[in-house]
Amino acid sequence: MRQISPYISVDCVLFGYNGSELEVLIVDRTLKDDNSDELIINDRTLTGNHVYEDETIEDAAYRVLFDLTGLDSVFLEQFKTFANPDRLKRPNDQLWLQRTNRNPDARIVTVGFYSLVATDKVKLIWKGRNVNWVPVKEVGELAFDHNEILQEALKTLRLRIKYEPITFELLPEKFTLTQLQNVYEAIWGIELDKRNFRKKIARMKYLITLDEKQTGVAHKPARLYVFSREVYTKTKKELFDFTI
Amino acid sequence: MRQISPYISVDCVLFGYNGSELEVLIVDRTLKDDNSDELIINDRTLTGNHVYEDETIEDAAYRVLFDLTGLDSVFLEQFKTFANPDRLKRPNDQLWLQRTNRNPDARIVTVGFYSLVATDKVKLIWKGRNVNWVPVKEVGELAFDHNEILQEALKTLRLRIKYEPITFELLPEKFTLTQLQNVYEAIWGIELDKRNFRKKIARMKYLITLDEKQTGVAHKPARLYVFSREVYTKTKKELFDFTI
DNA sequence: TCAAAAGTGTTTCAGATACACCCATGT
DNA sequence: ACATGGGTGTATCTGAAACACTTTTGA
Repeated sequence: MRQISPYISVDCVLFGYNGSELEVLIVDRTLKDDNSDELIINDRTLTGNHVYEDETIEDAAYRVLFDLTGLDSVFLEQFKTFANPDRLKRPNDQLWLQRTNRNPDARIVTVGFYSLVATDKVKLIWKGRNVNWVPVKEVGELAFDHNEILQEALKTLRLRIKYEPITFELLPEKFTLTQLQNVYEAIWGIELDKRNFRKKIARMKYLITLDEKQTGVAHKPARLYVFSREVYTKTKKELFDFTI
Repeated sequence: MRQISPYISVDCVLFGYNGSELEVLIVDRTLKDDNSDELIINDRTLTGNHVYEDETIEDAAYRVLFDLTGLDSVFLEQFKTFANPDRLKRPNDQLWLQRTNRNPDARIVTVGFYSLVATDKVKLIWKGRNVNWVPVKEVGELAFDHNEILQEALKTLRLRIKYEPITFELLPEKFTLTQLQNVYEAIWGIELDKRNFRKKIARMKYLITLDEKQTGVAHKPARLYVFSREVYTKTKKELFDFTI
């Protein structure tokens, strides 16, 4: 029996893209009163879990994602660690810890990871809990310190896509340039000029044009593209270009 | 008596700048054999410490730095967490943990912070251990996983100075443009063109030109500048400019 | 034939790059 | 007087921004 670390957890901010908005995976947290069957907790959290004593935190995060999505090669990156001694001290959180057989007084350090998947790749099941994609803009109050974790993940994502071609992770394997542009727009919450966007994209050698086109759309079908990690790895500059 | 968390530590990568090279603070780790007085451990580490149970990790990192430097308002930023189950399992590290009354089998998660100070501001004392500034290029093998921690800190620093005016933290309050340029060069390990550097700097409103000049130098004395955090905060763009 | 998104080129402006000489000071 | 680093301007190129029309498909 693998030993669980009572002090270390990971939380995964799983971002998805549904074709128009940036979404995040949110799970419902409900608890019924033993006698009355009344809901005494009914709120929402990100996904996370404790880490096994002999497991790296990266593996733990992959495990959470695999349990959740069945996917085993998603993009995953650590972004920040949350360890405030009060982070689990709100009444509902204390109650939840008690009822799930954990020590509510323990100080749990959680390492935040964020992940990117195409929303439609994911079938949602997680430990019998109700799991939903929620547009980032519509996420209300979350349990624990999960609103803070989400905001930090978003901040990291917004910065990271400036340097690294990871936006593809939010799209199907074959995608159109408009879809790609929409991903940037959804993450940054701004609009980009189509022609300028395409000029910039044209410089990225790792975006491979396919001989295929969209089908079944009621307008001129768009060309499809794929991301070539191989070309990217070969051509990427040493870390980034140095200009102050 | 404050309770120490046996599972959470912070490690601080304290960067300094000596006028020509980027340096990092390194402490000697020595252990004598009880009988023979022979050194059985004689290697080097970064600075770090355990966290108190009621203390935030940021406060713990500030505490480490304060103990080390007497400075209480240094730049400090969390950059990554290291939690590999094997990270403290090398023989010297196991021995060290035993001799310093810690459980060598415990899994210790360490949160990495990096800090920036002007080297000459710091008087070096730390728990009776020998502390030295070492040029980053000349740091040899370190104990624990500290080489990895240092490399990650450096990577973060190299990226961060592209977005945020934190290079000033490595200089005296009043500095010359050449010193500032040298800081960028030292961190990135490249050379920059003097005239182009100054043109770029001229656009940064938060760099205030003083009416003072260098004294005691055997050449045309340079003008002195200060960084104005106030102007920076007022004029900085929302997070960063959005271009893909 | 209409609605919808795809796809495309030019002009203007800002910033990046490359490059060489005179100036003020201490010794 | 000389050695040392300070300080400055211009020309060229590359990328960013602004902007409108034709094309292809399904309904």
